Amino acid sequence: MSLPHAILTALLEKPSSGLELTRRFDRSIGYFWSATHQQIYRELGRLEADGHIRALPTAQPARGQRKSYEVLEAGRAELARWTAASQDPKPYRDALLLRLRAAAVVGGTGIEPDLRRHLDLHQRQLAEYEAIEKRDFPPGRDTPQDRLQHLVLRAGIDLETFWTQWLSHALTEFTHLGDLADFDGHDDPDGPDGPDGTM
Amino acid sequence: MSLPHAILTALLEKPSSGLELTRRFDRSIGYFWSATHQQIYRELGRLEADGHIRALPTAQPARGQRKSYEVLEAGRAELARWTAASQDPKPYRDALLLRLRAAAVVGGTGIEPDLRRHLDLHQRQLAEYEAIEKRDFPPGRDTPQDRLQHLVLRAGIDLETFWTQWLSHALTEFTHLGDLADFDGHDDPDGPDGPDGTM
DNA sequence: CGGTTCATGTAACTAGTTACATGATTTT
DNA sequence: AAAATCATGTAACTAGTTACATGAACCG
Repeated sequence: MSLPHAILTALLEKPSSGLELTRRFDRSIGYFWSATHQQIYRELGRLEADGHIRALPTAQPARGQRKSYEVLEAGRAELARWTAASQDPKPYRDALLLRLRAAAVVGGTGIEPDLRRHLDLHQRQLAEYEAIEKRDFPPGRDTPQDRLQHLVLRAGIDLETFWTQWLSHALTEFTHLGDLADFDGHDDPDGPDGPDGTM
Repeated sequence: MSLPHAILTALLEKPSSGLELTRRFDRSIGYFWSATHQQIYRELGRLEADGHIRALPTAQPARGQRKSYEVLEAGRAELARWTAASQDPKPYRDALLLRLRAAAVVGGTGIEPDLRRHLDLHQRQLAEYEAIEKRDFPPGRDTPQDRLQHLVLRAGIDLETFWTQWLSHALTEFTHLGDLADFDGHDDPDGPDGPDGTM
């Protein structure tokens, strides 16, 4: 149940309408908790029904009219509770690693273009994060809020750095593999009871 | 749609029953595509209906009787197709980073114990991966299959390394923050229109 | 023979995704 | 005034999670 809390955080930082939230999710919060506008509108409805947020009274609510929300005290309390509560990390899922493992079994040169594409995407994301760091976190400012937000951004930067490095390494491995003959994974020299191991 | 392909990969490596698959997901494939036994049984049913796998004829199918599956040619073809097909990375979601950002807004010392707990979990996972590397990938063996599987394992190791380092860094930040007075995020000295920035 | 574990499954629910609908505003 | 785009929303679907059910085997 993280989406409502992501929205509460965003609204505390700045009261917004559904569309503004959607845009902010695209370029800020969404970097580590993405959401589509459909999810956001649905969740705004629930948060309002629960008394965690309310529409700012200034704008009248009509279809096609923008409606801004602010967080109520109950919403802030709920967010603080959730932030401090212990949570297990959710099970990890990564399709690209899975595909690579599948490639080891059915033969793998086909992924190479997609590895290249992913490398490019991660490089762009890394560049974006670094630009944000340069712009929003100059050496001077040093409030606790700044420190925490910077910490989060550092996680993003380090993660993207990891992926670009790993993907580069994977691609060089692939060019080496290209040299080796008989790489289609079909004729298993070990037979069906080969070294399955654990990983 | 990755789960069926994760199962096909596992079954190609070694034909298994539902429970065996569940166990293997717990300690191998599940490291990067986790699944519960309920998901696995449901998916085995679908894969069989689609003609991608079949139950080994040896064991009779009765409730409480173990039933092993093997991959049919159609299943292998589907897996090869999926492996080579281009796929967009799925939107990233990380509750811990979100909570840290929330902590910057509502006040944050409450997360610290959970950061410690996560650090411990990641350290254990890292140790497990390193043990697997030592056991399954000694310097000698060097088939393309080995290379690919090792590459996947390296991703796991490097990811866990990143998390342990980042969490350690985050925790030292927190002890520094403890020194600073008035860290509850409630009294925003910038007012509601402070430096929202982009991140 | 009564309780625990093994093995397979069902049912209900929750979160996220995809496709589409509709009124308001702005542009040509 | 027609077309495009803005802003909010609905509906249907898919994947993943949680809770529970049931027969078989095994253990004291």
